[in-house]
Amino acid sequence: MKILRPDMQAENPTLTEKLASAIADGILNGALAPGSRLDEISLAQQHGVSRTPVREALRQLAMSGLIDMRPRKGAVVSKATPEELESLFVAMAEMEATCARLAAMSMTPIDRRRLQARHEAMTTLAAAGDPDAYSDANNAFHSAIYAGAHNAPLAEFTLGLRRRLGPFRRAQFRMEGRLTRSNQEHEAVVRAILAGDAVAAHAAMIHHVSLVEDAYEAFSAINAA
Amino acid sequence: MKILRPDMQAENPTLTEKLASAIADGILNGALAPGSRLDEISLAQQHGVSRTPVREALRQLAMSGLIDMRPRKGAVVSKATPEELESLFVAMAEMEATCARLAAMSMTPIDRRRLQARHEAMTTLAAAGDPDAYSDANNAFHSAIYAGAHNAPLAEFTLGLRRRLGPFRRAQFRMEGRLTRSNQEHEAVVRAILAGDAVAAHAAMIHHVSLVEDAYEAFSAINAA
DNA sequence: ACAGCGGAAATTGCATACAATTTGGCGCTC
DNA sequence: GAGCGCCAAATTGTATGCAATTTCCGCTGT
Repeated sequence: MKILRPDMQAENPTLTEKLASAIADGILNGALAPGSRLDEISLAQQHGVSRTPVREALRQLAMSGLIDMRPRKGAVVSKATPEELESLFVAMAEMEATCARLAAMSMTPIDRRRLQARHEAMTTLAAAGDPDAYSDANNAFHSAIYAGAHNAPLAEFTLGLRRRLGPFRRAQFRMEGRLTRSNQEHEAVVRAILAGDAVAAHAAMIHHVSLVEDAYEAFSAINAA
Repeated sequence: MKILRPDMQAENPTLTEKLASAIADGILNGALAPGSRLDEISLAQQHGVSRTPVREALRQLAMSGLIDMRPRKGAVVSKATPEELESLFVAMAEMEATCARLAAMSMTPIDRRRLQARHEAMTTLAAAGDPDAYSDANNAFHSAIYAGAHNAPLAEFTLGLRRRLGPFRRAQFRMEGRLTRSNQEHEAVVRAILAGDAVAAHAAMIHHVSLVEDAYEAFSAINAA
């Protein structure tokens, strides 16, 4: 998974960047739980390097929001309070909607055709009821919309939000009926984008992503019980 | 000016963070022109420190988008191509509009009252025709709207975009008539937010910020001639 | 004159060493 | 027994040194 700004993980990655990717992966995988302390020496020993590249990697991750650093207090995996999580979900909904809005206005005919093809493939997956395959296709679907906005800063930020929320969304498609429900919502989004209807695309996407949040809340409530 | 993520520039700044602020200031002031090479040794000597904190500061700034780093090739001040600049202006318009939308929905009565007071004060400044005072008040006005969205991630990102575009917007209020024009647009934004009309707030803000871009283009065209 | 080609200088990447600050525990006092 | 201060260990912050890569300059050959 792409973790860093595109221009920073070229084909010739430095130790710092490989470390940043590795640590980010650990966080997104759940191997490093939110709140975990990120000890520089331990990380350095684990990866067989010195503290210098570890520190630089941590600094990058801190700016991306994945970890929190406080001077002389060390770094910890960002632990979102329920309020912060709520903010992140709202932010993501707004950003997804904004991207959908721009996509409706600026997608090329080819972009639109591809989006439609992607959506149709997902309809099949939803009917087959394969959560993992659907989840992967879902990521690609949303990424296609970010790209269709033709605006690098917005796409990058939105993708970052999606990544940060990944750990909290992982299991949503295992909820009963969520798959076909999600697919129906996508239908509305795709229709609006293909029609070039910016307002409808915005509204449909906000609706869709807000329901993702609801699904998360319902899911975590069940798991807590 | 606040440059870093809030939790990273505590009251006990490390050298790295002071450097990041200093370098960022230099860029935003224009002391470091876009495209300038940021030599680690020179920066270290200038600030009387070693290369280590310089490198860490550069990494932070790279993630913020203010500079570009390529492995083993060093860092340069981000030079936005005209296309990238256009993307940034569009992104900023969308983000400002999104914040305005959320502000219309979630500002408290106190927030609204303060926003109105700010706007009325700016009307006076516009009438007086003081570009510098108006520019400062304008920053505060927009920041108040970000804050009113009550969403830290969005507010932070929007502020970041505003900062990155600062160098290109600095002189806009010296354009003939831009001051009162800006104030009129603010009027529409404020009215929509106070009325809690999310759609109108979004539209009014997009309109306002898009005109800022137009003003910049007109201004730079004049200066190029 | 110009393209291609060493090779030295400059610059970045990483490791190690040291300084400064925080943290945890120990004994002491009340 | 609870709270407070103090010292030691752990951890972060910064400096310095060395290795690796890039850059730039002069050279050669056609």
